[in-house]
Amino acid sequence: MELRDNQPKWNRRKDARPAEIIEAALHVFTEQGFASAKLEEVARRAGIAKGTLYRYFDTKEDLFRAVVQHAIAGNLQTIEQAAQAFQGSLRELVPVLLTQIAGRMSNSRLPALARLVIGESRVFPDLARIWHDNVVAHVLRLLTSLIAEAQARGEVRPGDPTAYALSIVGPLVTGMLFSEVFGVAGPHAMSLATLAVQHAETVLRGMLLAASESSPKEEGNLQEIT
Amino acid sequence: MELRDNQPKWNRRKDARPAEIIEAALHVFTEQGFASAKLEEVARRAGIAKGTLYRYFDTKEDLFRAVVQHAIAGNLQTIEQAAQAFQGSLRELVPVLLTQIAGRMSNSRLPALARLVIGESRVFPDLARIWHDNVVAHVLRLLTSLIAEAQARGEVRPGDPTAYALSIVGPLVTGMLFSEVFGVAGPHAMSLATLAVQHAETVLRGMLLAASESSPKEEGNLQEIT
DNA sequence: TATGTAAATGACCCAAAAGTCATTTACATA
DNA sequence: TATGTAAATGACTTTTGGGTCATTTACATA
Repeated sequence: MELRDNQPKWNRRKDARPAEIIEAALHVFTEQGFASAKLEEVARRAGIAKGTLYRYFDTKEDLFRAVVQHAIAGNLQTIEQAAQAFQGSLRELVPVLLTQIAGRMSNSRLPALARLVIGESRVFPDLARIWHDNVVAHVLRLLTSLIAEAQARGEVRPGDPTAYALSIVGPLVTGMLFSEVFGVAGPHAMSLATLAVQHAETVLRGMLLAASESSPKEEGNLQEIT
Repeated sequence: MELRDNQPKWNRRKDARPAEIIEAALHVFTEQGFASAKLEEVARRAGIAKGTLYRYFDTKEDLFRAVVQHAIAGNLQTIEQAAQAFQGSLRELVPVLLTQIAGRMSNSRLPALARLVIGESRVFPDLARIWHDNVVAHVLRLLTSLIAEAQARGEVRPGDPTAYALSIVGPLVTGMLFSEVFGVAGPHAMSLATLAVQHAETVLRGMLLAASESSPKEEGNLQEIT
């Protein structure tokens, strides 16, 4: 009955494991939530036995934290890069920013992660805080200071810069959440790209002082990010 | 040792129980999430024994569904009432609408419920659907048709009415979620009322065709709702 | 090729909490 | 006041899945 080759039943892959486990756990956690996720399934997805998990993560909680922090770190540098590229007036900045956000939302697991963090934020307030400090506050601070500068230059009407920042990104955040929670099958399955373009126009017209009144000729400059 | 009066150890309250249980469960579920919530604690809060729960709800899941549906039904009639009162142009409507929403968000358990539904929407997609159909789609459909009518009257610029609707409510929804998830202690602890007033101005200026250019004299017209 | 070590396994243990049910007790009715 | 019934109880059972550990086995080293 023993038709086995002398292939090993398993391999020693000490340093490849953590990343693979985190990847598998990201899938399972985003799909089922923290409590419903079974470590048995995480292990299966990672191609290892359950016991092996515990060589790399002490508890289910530890694994969860690692998953969220890893995912945030991944998006963090993207934000940094985008921050560098920020040049020019709000007039040209906002459409590009929103379109990029829309593109990123569509093909990344960031919305799923957001839903996960929101859902677990009562049980893991520290993760909500990390998410806030590294992603939300980061972006908001950047936007807010850009707006304040533009106000100083006389480009933007008086008003609270933070509120303006929410006026800019709020609709996209909401649209992302809706499509994540209610699915694309919902009656309001509106393309985030369309929303981004139209809202950029709308909010800019509302914020800017009547000086730059150039309507955008081209409207298909969203960049897909893999 | 038996110093007891002849007070009954418990009362028969067949029809008062369900509402009390649902109320207690709403607290526990919104505070801990579905999985972490203990029926023992729900029972304690409701002033009954755990076994009694099962005379009114077959499973924990059933109780959870009842909680969400009950809460939605409560908000539903509020929405209906508001829909009736909708008169006049968008110019006067939007500030009132946003201010009312801001007020309602601040002193109701709706944000907590929203977080709960979002968090459990993977495990209970049917509840997400109910929430969507009765709350989100309802409000969005109402707003969208108002916008379309205003466009037909030549008040609002051309564009997708649904996208405009998201431009209007998105920032407040986002602000609500942020304060719910990250707490008021966050560095962006912006008053929803302030956001409502400023964003109403901004988004209206962006949407309306240059005809109604009346800047608001008074700016303190937010109504607190108890 | 022999051998030490540590990566990997999976059967097992056990705590926690959902769910059950025989018993108790309020109270409506006669 | 006696009595039937069903509301309420809480000790008990069951299930589930996180966490453990003695054992197996890959593989680096000599």
